[in-house]
Amino acid sequence: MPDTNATRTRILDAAERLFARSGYDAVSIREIMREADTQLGLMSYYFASKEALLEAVVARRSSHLNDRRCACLAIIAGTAESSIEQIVDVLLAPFFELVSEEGEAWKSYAKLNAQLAQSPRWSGLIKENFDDMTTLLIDELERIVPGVARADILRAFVIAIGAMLAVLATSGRMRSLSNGYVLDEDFDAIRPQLGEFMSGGLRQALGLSDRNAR
Amino acid sequence: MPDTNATRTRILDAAERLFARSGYDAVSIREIMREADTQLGLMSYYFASKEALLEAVVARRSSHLNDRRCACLAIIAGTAESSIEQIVDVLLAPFFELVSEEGEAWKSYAKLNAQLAQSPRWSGLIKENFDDMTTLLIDELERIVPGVARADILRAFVIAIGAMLAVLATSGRMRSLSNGYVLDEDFDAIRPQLGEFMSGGLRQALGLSDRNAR
DNA sequence: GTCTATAGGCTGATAGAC
DNA sequence: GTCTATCAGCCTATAGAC
Repeated sequence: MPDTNATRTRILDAAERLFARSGYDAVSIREIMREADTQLGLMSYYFASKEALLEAVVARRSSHLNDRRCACLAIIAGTAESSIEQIVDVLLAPFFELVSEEGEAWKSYAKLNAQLAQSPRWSGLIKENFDDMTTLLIDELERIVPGVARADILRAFVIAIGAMLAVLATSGRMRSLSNGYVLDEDFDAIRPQLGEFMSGGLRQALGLSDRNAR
Repeated sequence: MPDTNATRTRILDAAERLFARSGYDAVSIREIMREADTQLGLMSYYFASKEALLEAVVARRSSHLNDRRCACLAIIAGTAESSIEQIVDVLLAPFFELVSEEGEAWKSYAKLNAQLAQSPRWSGLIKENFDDMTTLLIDELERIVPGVARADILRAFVIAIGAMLAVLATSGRMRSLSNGYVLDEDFDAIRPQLGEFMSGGLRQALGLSDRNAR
């Protein structure tokens, strides 16, 4: 039973929301505590520092997401039915389910991770929380695409993750380019295209020109 | 003859380098002026504010890059030889040429843009500098992929740009996942995979399953 | 666990000498 | 154009009352 403490949870929620919206450096502890409706000093009581607060925000949800993804992977891993589409879906399905179930919080969490994953400054934090899961997926991809160099598989998969994170970042670029008609936050419309894009991109980057190739 | 003033240019170079490395908010004007080997007060003399300095950094190179991309697009636009691969190459070729010609500065510039393009906070700045060029590319893509809804083309293309920007961000994720063997900065190795990924992703996201389809 | 007060330092921006 | 000095405000983090 994590986070039985209501104040601590409110601080984590507020930090997640504000870090996602404006970025780690642009948000002050004061703003976070105001959003959490608490006193400034309580940040140090629950978390040692602003950076430790960020780490707690990321860690809070990563294990749950990784558990769901591992469960998805376990169904296909090592079987003859495994495919590029299904490996992509191990990344996408659990996340989009959580967005439908619990809504805005997971959107903020994803948006924050998209920012952190882009900068070498936080690569240690991202590594700790996601590299185990990602390595399992790359292993499975390597299994079903024999004969392709590990380095090429790794590069292609990191590009695929980058495409996913670019969507989760909801930058406003779609809105801008469409004069307001296409919304970056409309995950229901974007998700199928993202899945197709990641699968098609991986297949071609790995030199599997036939759509029906595993 | 832009930037005949040496000090102004040094400030722009320093800001570009530091903003790219650490992010806009994490860099102080003092650090930039120290890196530029000048005095603090000169920032206000040449640029009105820190934000205006950022805008100047982006604008300095965007017109040159857009000119090169427009020249590439002009060769194929409206012709029967136009293809998804070539449209992707309009994005990639000019940039990677500039990296080979002038090296680190364009890498920093790209890394900075990758950060700015991810946040709604800077969507106005990105729009001003890149939306005209991007719209031309989407128009050409729409021409060679008839029957696909504009909104779907736009979404797919923004995802493709996201994949490109994720590479240009050089997050360190490849290095981390490979225990140091695959380097995010090794553009020579990544570029062909990125091109294949973007083309294959676009083709599948747009529902063109046949590789030889235009 | 909660709240107030404050330390010590850095921030963006400006005024004015040269 | 360059440089120094400085303002007013905000920052993270902590100490200590309750």
